[in-house]
Amino acid sequence: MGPQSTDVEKPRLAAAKIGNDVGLLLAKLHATGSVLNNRALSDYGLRERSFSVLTLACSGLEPTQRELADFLSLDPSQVVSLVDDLEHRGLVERAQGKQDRRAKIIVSTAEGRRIHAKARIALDACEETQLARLTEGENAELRALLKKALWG
Amino acid sequence: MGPQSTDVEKPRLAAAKIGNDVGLLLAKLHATGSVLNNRALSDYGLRERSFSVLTLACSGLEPTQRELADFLSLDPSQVVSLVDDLEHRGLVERAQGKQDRRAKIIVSTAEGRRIHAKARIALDACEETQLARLTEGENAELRALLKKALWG
DNA sequence: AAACAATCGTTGACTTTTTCAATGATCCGT
DNA sequence: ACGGATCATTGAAAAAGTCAACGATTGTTT
Repeated sequence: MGPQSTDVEKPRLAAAKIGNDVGLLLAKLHATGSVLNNRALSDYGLRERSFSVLTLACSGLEPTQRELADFLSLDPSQVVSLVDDLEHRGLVERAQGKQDRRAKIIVSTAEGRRIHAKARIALDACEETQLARLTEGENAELRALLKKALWG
Repeated sequence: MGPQSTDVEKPRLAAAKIGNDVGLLLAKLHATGSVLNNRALSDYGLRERSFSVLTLACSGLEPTQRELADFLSLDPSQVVSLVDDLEHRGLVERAQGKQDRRAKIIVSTAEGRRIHAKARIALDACEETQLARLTEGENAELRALLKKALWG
């Protein structure tokens, strides 16, 4: 994710027309957030992605690996690695699919839920830091717009 | 960038609490946009990043490579590669820094500006596609919020 | 019901990207 | 003028992403 510089002041180049590019804005905000998130999650042996997998495993939605891959925009083989890691550490388990026996459902263990709860708190603090320049309302508005852009 | 699936319907997993994570929302929207952008830019031999560099070279701001690295959240060595490529194709040139002779200023050539103008049009079409679910006002609001979150 | 194509998770190879330390040239503060 | 810092660059190492193939299973077609 490039150099870990959590920008603190508006750079000169932000004046360029490219400063309006949605792609660039998304990349930049995502990059700065990732640095914060991964730093905070490292206390729990997690990274952004393994945390996402763990969260969904804890959600009660009983996601299959395929669903995780689609939802997280990952290659199925990457999900294998992430789940392998979490499983070896006893945070999640692979369960056989109910209607489809090819699929594996990822469910959390009690320990997984314990870790997740703690990590979630740390993560929320990161988001607050990342969006510190926005008001409460703007924060909610941003999330709503992102969700609408993705899913309508 | 994972699999190139431009999500078309709301996935089941979006219901999870993680569907509110700013980090995940940014990653997903950025991922889907990147697929579109890179596909469109390939017609001009560009990718998202080389396009960003080219855009800033065309901006008149006379950015140094260090500024490009900071602004684009890249390692300086990655900027070297990007500029090398653009320079070999005659789209930009390295000029000696004015106050600082260590620095190299990246400026566009006439050909670079020609290519950039075309690519920009294609890119704008991509953004429109990417944010098709938003109204004109929401689109502007999203950009404003992203910029505010980054630079206040 | 038998054959067929498609999908799921997994593996392994391959490419690309990222990260990092080292270097020469240049700048800045003392 | 000296010493420490910064710039662009190189090259090596680590991480992430891409992709094709496979066995097992599913759904579909005949």
